Amino acid sequence: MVNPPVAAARPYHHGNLRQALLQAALEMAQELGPERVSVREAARRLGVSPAAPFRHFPNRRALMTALAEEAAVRLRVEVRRRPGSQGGDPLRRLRAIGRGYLEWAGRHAAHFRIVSARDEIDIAGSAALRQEIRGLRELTEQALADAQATGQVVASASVPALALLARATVYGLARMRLDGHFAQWDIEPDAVEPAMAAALDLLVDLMAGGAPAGRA
Amino acid sequence: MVNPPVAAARPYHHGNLRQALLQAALEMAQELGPERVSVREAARRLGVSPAAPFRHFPNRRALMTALAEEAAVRLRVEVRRRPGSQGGDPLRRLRAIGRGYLEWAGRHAAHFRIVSARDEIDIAGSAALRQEIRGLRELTEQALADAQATGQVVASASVPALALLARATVYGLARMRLDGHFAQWDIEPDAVEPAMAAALDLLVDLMAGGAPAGRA
DNA sequence: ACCTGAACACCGTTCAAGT
DNA sequence: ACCTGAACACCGTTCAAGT
Repeated sequence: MVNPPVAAARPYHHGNLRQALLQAALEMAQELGPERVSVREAARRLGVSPAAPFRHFPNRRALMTALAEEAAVRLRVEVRRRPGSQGGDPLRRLRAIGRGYLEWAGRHAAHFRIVSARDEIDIAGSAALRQEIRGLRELTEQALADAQATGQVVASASVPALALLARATVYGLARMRLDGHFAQWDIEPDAVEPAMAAALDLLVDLMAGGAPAGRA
Repeated sequence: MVNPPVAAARPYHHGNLRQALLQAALEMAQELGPERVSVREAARRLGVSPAAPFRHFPNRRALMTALAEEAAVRLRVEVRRRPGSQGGDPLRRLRAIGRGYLEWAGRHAAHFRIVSARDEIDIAGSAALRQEIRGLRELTEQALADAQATGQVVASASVPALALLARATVYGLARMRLDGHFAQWDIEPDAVEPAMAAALDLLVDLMAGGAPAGRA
């Protein structure tokens, strides 16, 4: 007579449709790319009517933006978790942040594509998303400020200017891979990750004053 | 009895439908963004049947790729035309190439979005497109090689490594603007162009060995 | 050689109605 | 509170048939 003790017995029909939709959308993004995620198809996969998703998201864009917010949180967590990113030698911290970003973007290509798919999501309308972008920026600026204080980075440029350059480089590398540009750079698939890491190291070396700085 | 002397009298119905489709698609991309370009709507605007475009392009993606090829040619022409990009002081050449790229991307946002919309186009399948990307790369590498030869750029890194870093930076800056990231950098709209130029100058300065190099 | 008309299998979104 | 069923106005693409 009692209900079965296990909560969340029935999968979707009711239950957490919102979360199930996010997961189905992520799976479709992984299979077909974010631009091919279809609300109708997600509903179909979950066995609900085509109209059901619109009880949880006002439109397709809102669904994709929610997915991007999840992805951004994971990216930040991944970067923060990376050894060396939280303290210690500022140059090492700088490299750790950049590599953490690049590796995450490579390992979770679907998530990264969603986060940076401005056509599919609503960055301006998502406080959470703006917050994540800003968080990474602050982490970078702190490392640069510390590095300038210890004389490890040239003082001829301001911290915001250096941070913007670093951000553009990392974002540019990640997007080049995403957008399939590396084939035009005579870089074999296996050599892409090392080439990106080398470009990042080169930037840090240049910021440190030219010659290769000691790497931890 | 003779045909009217002016060629291309009738606008589209027959005539150059292919070219007309490209133009209509570009206009739609400017109005709504590349992802909202619709083959059907383009046909409608030109007064032809929904099936007509498929005589000229095998599918929507091929239309968008053809548009991207046009855009890439214009980008290269613009960069080559830029004063200082063709010879003379190598560092000045480097800056001219980068600025030419960034300014074109800003001034022709729709075209740039199409060129870099990997979801919409087929880079791998377009020799023309790959060719344009490569052309800009070679221009950059030549400038860097010359700069190393005259001792204006540090010798501690290889030309391809330096070129990749430069490319990632410029592409990253252009995409950050496109993807609406600058709002998270506390940069007012009016200050975006100068900030991008400053980031580029900073990179060149760092490549030149740290201190601000003399700028022509 | 180029285009039309009609069709097919999809979309996102709305809305009255059901539980 | 959450979901269904049916509808609306769209898509890209195919294909026989027309000129």
